[in-house]
Amino acid sequence: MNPISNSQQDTKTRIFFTAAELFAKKGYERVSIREICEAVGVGKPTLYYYFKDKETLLNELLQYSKTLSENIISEFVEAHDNFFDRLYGIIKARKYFVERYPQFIHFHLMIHLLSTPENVKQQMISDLKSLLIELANMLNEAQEKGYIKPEVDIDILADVIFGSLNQLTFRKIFLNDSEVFSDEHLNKVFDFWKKHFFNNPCNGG
Amino acid sequence: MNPISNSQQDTKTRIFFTAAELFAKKGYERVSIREICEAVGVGKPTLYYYFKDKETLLNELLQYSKTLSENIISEFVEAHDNFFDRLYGIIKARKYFVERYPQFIHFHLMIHLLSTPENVKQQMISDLKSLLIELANMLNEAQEKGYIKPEVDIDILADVIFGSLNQLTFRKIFLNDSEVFSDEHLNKVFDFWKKHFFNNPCNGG
Amino acid sequence: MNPISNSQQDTKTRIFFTAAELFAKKGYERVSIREICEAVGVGKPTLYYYFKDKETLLNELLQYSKTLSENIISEFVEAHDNFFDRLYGIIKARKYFVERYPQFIHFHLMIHLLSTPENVKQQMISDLKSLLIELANMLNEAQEKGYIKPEVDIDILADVIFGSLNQLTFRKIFLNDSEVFSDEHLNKVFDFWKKHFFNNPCNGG
Amino acid sequence: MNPISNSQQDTKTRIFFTAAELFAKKGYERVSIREICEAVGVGKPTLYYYFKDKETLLNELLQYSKTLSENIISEFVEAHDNFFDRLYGIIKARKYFVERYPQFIHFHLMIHLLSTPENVKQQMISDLKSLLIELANMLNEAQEKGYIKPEVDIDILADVIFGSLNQLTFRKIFLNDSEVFSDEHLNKVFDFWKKHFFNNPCNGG
DNA sequence: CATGAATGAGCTTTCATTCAT
DNA sequence: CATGAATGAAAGCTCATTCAT
Repeated sequence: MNPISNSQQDTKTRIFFTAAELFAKKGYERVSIREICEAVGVGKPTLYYYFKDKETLLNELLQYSKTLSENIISEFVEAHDNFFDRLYGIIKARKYFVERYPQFIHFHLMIHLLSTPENVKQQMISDLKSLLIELANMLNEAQEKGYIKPEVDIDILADVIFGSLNQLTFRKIFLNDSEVFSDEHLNKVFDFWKKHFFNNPCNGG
Repeated sequence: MNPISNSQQDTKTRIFFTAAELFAKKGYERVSIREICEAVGVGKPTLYYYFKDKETLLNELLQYSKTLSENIISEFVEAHDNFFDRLYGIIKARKYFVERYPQFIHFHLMIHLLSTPENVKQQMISDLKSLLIELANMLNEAQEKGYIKPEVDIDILADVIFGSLNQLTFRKIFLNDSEVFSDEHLNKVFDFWKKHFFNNPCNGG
Repeated sequence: MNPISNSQQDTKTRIFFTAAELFAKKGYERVSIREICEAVGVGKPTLYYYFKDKETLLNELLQYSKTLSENIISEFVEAHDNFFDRLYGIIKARKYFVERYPQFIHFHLMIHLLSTPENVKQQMISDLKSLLIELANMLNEAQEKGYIKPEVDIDILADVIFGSLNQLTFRKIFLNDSEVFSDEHLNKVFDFWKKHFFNNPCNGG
Repeated sequence: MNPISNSQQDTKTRIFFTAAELFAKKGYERVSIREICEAVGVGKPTLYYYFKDKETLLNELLQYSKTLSENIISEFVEAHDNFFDRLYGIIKARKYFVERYPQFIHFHLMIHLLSTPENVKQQMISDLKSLLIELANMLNEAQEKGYIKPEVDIDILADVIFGSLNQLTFRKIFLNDSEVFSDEHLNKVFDFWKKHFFNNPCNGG
């Protein structure tokens, strides 16, 4: 906080973010410690002073990305009571995350693709599953309140919603379709969801 | 097949599939040439006799996977005339591919994550886009024939359908949700699509 | 000893003895400064405050071991007048040293094996030689007094006596023959010496 | 053997002996792989082609030195039947070894001093012990045949003989006393042994 | 077609050491 | 007297690749 004395914090943080960027750009394996250090402007032992080894650096990065996404979700989704607001919050949260931290989308995928330590991989899987479950819970509540017809299979609906969001993300990140996260397009998607999946019980219908 | 040229073909094929397996299991970067050669039981120069370098090996693997998926789609989708049969064919094709060649799902993603040569990456992107476009074309035709209400945005529908399919794939491959590609569950998904996105114009709709 | 200056003295002494132990256990080269510091519980600069560098630490250790062994010899040998008492004192001194400071046996050998600064090595050599010479002097005196037959070559006798003592030491330290320094066995050795190398002029024999 | 095709053998052998020399001169730890390679004139991977790692190189060196010393002993000692010839053979064998392979004396000591893998260390210890036992057996036989008085403790005698030999070795190798292995001096030592420890039963004495 | 031998460049990691505080 | 942070140099080792045969 003190702009004078935070030079120590600075170094760790700078390593942290530089590594994140490089990993996202080139893949974990293809980024060497030397490369990170040169980009940060420190010697290799300095990096090892802060991080036990390369894997620890990766793990801390992942932990950080998880915290980030949790914070964003709590801000955009959990702050709302109304079902549609929460649903729209999910879209907004994703937009925010994708535009702000595109590197971390890479991480989440890399974890599964690269030979990551099994425990880290399992952690990621359970995190992802609990996200899906949270969405399903939200939809279940909505179904009880009449937003969703009783005969609809909530698990499949959750997959469809999550899947279409991921599809947008994929197009943005990997296919470079820049406009898929424009407010205009997201509103269209949200309208599509509302029209095809939901009623508005307040409107009697 | 030709029993005479077998032994030579054999070696290349064995290298080919062994590498595919190792790449899928450990990631491209983490598999060394030595490792492949030891698994196959040949010397390193032998591998270099068949493949110019490691990247060429990867490229040939990708080319192979593309051909595979094209063949599967033509078999499962293009063989049908009726819209719903074709749509269900897409599901069946994906099921077939996921269950038969799970390694290649990894490849397709790796291409985007690892520092692949730009031309290869662009090739993959254009392949993917043309797949999406084909789906959109199919849906457009269906809309003209009355399967889809005129006011529906076809691009978004395509994303939702593709996205939910990818979501199943992701759950199967990375989250180990083994039953998502059971016939029963796929039928549920297909019913969900039919109920929420389509009419049957023949039935007076 | 001075209770006031204790804490400062303490740290240096603790570094000193911890290093001695680690060097003896793992060899000079295989012990890192970090290792010593962690074992002592101080930061690296603290060690460098007390010792200019790693080699200085080693040198001080050696100086200390030399002083130790000199003190022990003066206590066990030079305190006696009678030849046999002095000879037996040599055995007792060795026993005391081996059992009390086994690490320092390692040091003395390491000096010769590892690339020690030449001056240190020379110092060690001259120390050792003067030890041998002292023994020879003692034997010479004994010969004059009739303890040893006139025709015996004193240098060779000194080697044999010193050598058999070193052999015991070697077996104890490196071969883990624990009983070679038992009083019983040492007495047998002393008897062997007396019977094979010496007369007792007082007994007229 | 074929001077043309032994270039491959050559490289391994050259690494082998260069490493031996460097280890003896500077100690195992202080010699780097790069150093060995530069001295041999090959790249590092070449060394690793022949030796799995640095420790394997050390182990093979030790195995080699053991074979050497066994061959020498069998040549100088076991070739003789007569006790005194065998005993003198021990001296000659030591002389031969010390003068021909002084490096390997260092090795034998280093094994105990440096943090060598425990199994290697144990191997050395058992090798040494069996050497001592062989000497004791020889002396026991000699005692039965009347070369040694019945009341003499053979184990102690073995220690004294071995110890005086080691003392000579030590003086030669570490104290640079060049003349201790001259034939003249060795004969004096042998005479000392004969006079103080043995009878000649043939002479009735 | 396949092999043993070799290479240059690079890897992750640790060393002994020193700065400013 | 002690600390956290940083450094240049070097360690052991492995990589993808290529000779000659």
